[in-house]
Amino acid sequence: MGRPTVHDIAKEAGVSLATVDRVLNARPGVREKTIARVQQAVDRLGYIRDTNAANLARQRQYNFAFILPEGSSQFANALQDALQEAYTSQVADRTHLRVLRVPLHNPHAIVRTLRSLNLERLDGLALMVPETPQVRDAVSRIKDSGVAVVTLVSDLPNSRRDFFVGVDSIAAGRTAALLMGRFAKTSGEVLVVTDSLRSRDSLDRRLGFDQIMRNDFNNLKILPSLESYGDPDRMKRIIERTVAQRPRLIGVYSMGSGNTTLLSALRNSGTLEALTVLTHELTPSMRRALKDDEVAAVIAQNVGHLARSALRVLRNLCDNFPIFEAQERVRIEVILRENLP
Amino acid sequence: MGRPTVHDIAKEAGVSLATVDRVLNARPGVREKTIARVQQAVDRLGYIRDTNAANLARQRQYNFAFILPEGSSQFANALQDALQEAYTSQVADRTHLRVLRVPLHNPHAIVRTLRSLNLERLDGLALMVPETPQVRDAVSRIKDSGVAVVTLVSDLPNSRRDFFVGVDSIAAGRTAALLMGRFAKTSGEVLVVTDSLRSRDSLDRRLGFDQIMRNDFNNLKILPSLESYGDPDRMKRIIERTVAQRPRLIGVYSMGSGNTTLLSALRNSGTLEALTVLTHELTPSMRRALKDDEVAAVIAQNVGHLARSALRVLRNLCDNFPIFEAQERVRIEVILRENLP
DNA sequence: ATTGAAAAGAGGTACGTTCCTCAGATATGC
DNA sequence: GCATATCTGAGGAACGTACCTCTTTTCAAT
Repeated sequence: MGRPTVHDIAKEAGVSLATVDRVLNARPGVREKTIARVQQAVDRLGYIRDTNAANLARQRQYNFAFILPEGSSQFANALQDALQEAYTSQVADRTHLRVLRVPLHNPHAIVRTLRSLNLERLDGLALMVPETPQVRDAVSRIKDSGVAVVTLVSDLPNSRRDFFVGVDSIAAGRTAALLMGRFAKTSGEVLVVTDSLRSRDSLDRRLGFDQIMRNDFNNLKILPSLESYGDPDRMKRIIERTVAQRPRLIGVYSMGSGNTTLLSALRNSGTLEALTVLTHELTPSMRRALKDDEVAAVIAQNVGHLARSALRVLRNLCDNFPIFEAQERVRIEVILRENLP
Repeated sequence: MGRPTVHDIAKEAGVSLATVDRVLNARPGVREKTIARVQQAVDRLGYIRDTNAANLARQRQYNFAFILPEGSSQFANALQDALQEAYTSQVADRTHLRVLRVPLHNPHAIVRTLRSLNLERLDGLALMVPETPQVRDAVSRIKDSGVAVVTLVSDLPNSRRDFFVGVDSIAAGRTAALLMGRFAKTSGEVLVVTDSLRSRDSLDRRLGFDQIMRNDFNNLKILPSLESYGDPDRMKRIIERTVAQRPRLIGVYSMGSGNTTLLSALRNSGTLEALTVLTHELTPSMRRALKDDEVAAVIAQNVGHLARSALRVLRNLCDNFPIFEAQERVRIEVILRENLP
C-alpha cells in the first residue's frame, strides 16, 4: 500500500470524508473531540497532503504584484529575472505575477503606483522601496483591504507589513566590518560610501559596520559616510577629493550601488591596488572586479532565494498557513575571487 | 480564459487528445507532420504542462537510496536531517527514500551494502563514499541495471556515475587559501590537517589550497598535510608535536572532521588565540568556535541544497529530463562570526 | 418530549493529465 | 487492389483533493 489518502484517514478515524476535509482545511463545523480524532489518525498513518492533487483541485489563482526600483539597478534587474525564472518553473505555478518598477527617490510616484493597484483582484504585494511616512500609510490602506504585504530587501519596520524577506542589514554591515578588520594589514582609515543614508538598509549596514569596528578593530578609523545620491559625477568628485586628502586610507566599504564608478575613480587615482574594497551585491561588474583583485569581497544575497522566499511567504499568508522563519531567513553570502558561483 | 490545456491544444492543432498526449510525452506512433502541427499549437497558445495534474495522473513512485557515512559525523547527520526534511515537505513527494549508513573507512562493507540493494525496485542511488576501485566496480554494476547514480559531496570521477552533486573541492581549497593569505598579518607557516588524504575531496582541497598559496602568498610556508585517520588521540598527538616544533606557525587549515579535538589540542597548547584557523562544514561545534573567535572562518556547503539538488537530479535522470547544471551547482559558502545563518 | 442549531455523513463533480483500449483511417509494398 | 503496418481518433478510467449540496445524527436548551 502506498501513501495514505484522505480516505484512509476517514476510515482510520471512523468519520466521513467530508469531516476529514473540514479538519484538514480548518473549516468550521467540527467538534473539538472529532478534530482530535482526525488529527490522531493523521499522525498515526503519517498522512501527508498530496500537494499536486490539492493544487489541482483547488484551482487557486494567486495574484501577486512586485514593486521594485526602476532604472539601471543591476540588482533589481537580477531580482526581476529571478522572479521570471520562478514563474516559468514550477515554483510559481497558479501564480500570476505583475512586476512594477518605480523611481527609487520619488515617494510621491511610489504612492501613486500603490494607489493604482486594483486591490479587488490582488492577493499579495511585495515591496522593495525606501521607507517614508507616505509609503507606510499606503501600506496600511492596502492591508485594510486584505492583501498580504511583504517587504523585500529593505524593510518598513513600522508599517503593517506581514513579513520581511531579506537579510539582516545590521548583520551584513557587521560582516563587512569583520572582513575589513581581518583583511587590513596595517592601521589606517576606512571610507564608507553609499547612495543615500536615508534608506533603511544603508543606515543599518553602517550601524553594524560601526559596532564591529568600534569593538574589535580600533586600529582602524572610520570616516563619515559619503553619499553619492545615485549621481556618477558626484561619486567621482567625492572619491577623488577624499583620496587626495587621506593618505592613510587603507579600505573602502561601499554599501550601495554605483560601484563601477567608484572603482574607476579609485583606479584613476592610482590607489586602488593598495586598498581593501568591499561592496554589496554580486553584479556582473563586481564579478569582474573580484576576478581582477580590485574588490576583496562582495557581500551578497541570493536573488533566487529572495524571489522564491517572497513567493512562498505570500502564498502562505494568503492561505493562512504558518511561515517557517528559519527557511525564509536569507543568508548573508561572502563572495571572494575563488568562490564565485 | 485561463491557461490553455491539452484540450485546447488538440482543438487548435485539429487532432485528438490522444495524439497531443503522444507528442507531449514523446511516445511513438505519430507522423512527423502531425508532431509539427501539435508543436506549433503548443507554441501558439503558450501551453505549459500542469505539473500538478501530470504528477497526479502519472502516479510515479521514485525509489531512491542514499548511502552516507555512518558514525558520529555531524555533517552526515545534518545531511540525513535535510533529506528527512525534503521528504516531509513537498520537495520529495512521490519519492521513497532509504538512507543507509556505511563505515567510511571500510570499502568492503560499502561494497557489501551496495550489493544488498534490490536493484529491481530501485530508481536512483546517491553515494557519499570514498573512492576505491571496488566501489567503482559496484557502481558500474548498478548502472548496468539501469539505476540512476549520483555522487554526493565527494565525487567518483572515473566511475560511471551520472552526475556529481557537491562543491568543487579544488575551488573550496582555493577559497580557504585566499582567506588564509588575506587574514594572515605576518609571514609564517601554515599547517594543513585532514582525516585522510586518500579521500578525493581532501586531495582536491589540498591541491586548490596549494595553487593559491604558491601563486599569491609566498610569504607563507605550507607544511606537509597531517592525517588523523579519524582518531582523536592521534590528532591530539600530532597537533601537540607540531605546535611544539613550529614556533612560526600562524595558521591551521583543517580539511576534514575532528575539529573539536583539533581546537582543544590547540587551546591546551596556548597558541590558539594567535592562530588563524579555517575549517570545513558548519557543525554546531564550529558555530560555537566561530562565536568564540577560535575559528576565523568556516567553509561550508548548504546541506539543504545538497539534499534537494540530489533529489532533483535523480528525478530528472529517471525521467530523462535535462539537468540545469547552473541550478545544481552548490555554492561554496564562507561563514564568519557575523554571518552565521 | 420537543425544538433547533451544530456536527457529521453521503454522494457527487471537478481539476488537467496520463494511459489504456478499440476502432477507424491512411500509407506502403506487393 | 489487397494485405499489412503504421497513424490517429474517440472515449473513458484513473490519480487525490477540494468543495458543493443535501440529508441525517447528535445534543443541549427549552
